[in-house]
Amino acid sequence: MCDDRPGISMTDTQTAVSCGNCSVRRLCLPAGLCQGDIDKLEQITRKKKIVKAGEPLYRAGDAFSNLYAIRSGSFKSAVIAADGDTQVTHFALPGELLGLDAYSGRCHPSYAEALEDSSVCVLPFSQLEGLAQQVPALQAQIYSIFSEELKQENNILMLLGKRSADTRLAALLINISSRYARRGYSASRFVLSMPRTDIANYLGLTAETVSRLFTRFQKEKLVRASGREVEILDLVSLSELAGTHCSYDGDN
Amino acid sequence: MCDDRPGISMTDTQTAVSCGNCSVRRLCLPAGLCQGDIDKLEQITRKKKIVKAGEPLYRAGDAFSNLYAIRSGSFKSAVIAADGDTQVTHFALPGELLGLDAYSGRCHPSYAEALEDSSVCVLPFSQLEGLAQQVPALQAQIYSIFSEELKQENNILMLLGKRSADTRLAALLINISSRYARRGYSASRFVLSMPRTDIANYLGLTAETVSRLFTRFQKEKLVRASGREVEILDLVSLSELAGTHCSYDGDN
DNA sequence: GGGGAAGATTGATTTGGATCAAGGGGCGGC
DNA sequence: GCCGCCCCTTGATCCAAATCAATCTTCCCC
Repeated sequence: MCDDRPGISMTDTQTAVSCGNCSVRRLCLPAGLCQGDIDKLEQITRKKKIVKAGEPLYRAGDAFSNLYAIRSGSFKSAVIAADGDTQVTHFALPGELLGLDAYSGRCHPSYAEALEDSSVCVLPFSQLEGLAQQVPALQAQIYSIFSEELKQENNILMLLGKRSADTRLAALLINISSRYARRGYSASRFVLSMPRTDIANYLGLTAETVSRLFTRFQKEKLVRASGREVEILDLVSLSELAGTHCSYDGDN
Repeated sequence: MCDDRPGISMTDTQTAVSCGNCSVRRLCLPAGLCQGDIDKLEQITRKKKIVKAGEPLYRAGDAFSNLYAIRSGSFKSAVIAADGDTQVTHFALPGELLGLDAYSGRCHPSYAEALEDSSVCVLPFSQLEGLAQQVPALQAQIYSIFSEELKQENNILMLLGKRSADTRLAALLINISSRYARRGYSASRFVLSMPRTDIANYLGLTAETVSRLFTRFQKEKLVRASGREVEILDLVSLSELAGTHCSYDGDN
């Protein structure tokens, strides 16, 4: 029952203290590693950090020393322009890594903020780098995560550059749905952990437009939405609208 | 004199056959490597490839086995949606790497096409991977390139999500100008190797809008443009318009 | 449990850039 | 050297989403 509510932490801080029994190990760095390698990885991922809803994990300009693997909760990351304007670039779920864009330049070019009470593993990058040098499978996994991230970004560019407002929102809903599904949650019912303004910002729209789209999608019986709770009623039509076959959703 | 025309190949196929004396080594994989390591890198980058203007370097769906380092010329890369719609995601100049988004999935999710007659180094990724395992500095350089790429993409997201048409074009001009400057060419006069339609597609606009903006920028004495030749007349105002202080241009 | 603030919805109006349409110019191929 | 195609430019009109404005709702804090 509680498993149907992905907006709520799926593991508390007491459980899953090691990679070996972490509930998101299939989606995180350990994916594809043998037990022996996972044990080594575990040596450097001992430190955990709790971040309360609305608090920053890191800020733009902070020195880069760690990557962060999300254990529970969710985050948004965003870049800030010289004029203070902000663009949400990413919503991150358990098993995903934050801070990859900070390696070159040794300082975080974006910030990350918890959307709900969350917990992360702290990965000191210098140690991770050293370990990857000895463990080719980990190396490959790091490349894979970087590469996957680039692929995703390209699909978001398509969304922002070419797609209408309704297609953008449909694509986001399908994307989040499939990411929750991968984590063992319901693909059809979930709680969006971010406010409408963040969704709008991410999609290059305004909160008003997003709100109107939710209303319209409900009239068209595509979804049922009550505040941040969402139920997808017609996955086929919504996917069609999103143009999801090889685009945004990808193989998530 | 010829140096002022970066749209034209800066090295022909006969010269610069090794990383050690390649004119873009400061911008490419060898950056930060000692001579011994560059020699090792050279062993696996022997193969060159010529790509004529308009021809593909690789297509979406092609199996991934190589990265490509641009020696001369330029490329666009783009993703194609299920409905055939295309989004240009990147313009690539000498010293830059193509194909990074193909590692995960082992197949190219985007395609790359030469904008002018171009030449690339073929980097078999399995060999590069093996070498990086032995050479930490190369490893670091690969991370750095991935990370830099992610950072750039975030800035383009800001452009497409939040910026007006004139700001987008100004940002692109400033960005290309600074990239040419890094390569030793004039920052104020250059030849755009891509047609207006590609610029428009990349910026999430139409060719008509881009054309009108060039006209307006000329009236406002920001640039002088004749077809694909561009001269930046007022870098300060253009940068202001682009909002370039920590955003798109970054530290390029 | 009540007050307040932030977030969400809905409506009216405006507008930036798309779309539709019609030339004009440069360059590669023959 | 000329033809034809592609690319670019310019103009007129339209429309999707922004903006402006006014509630309504939720839930957090006291």
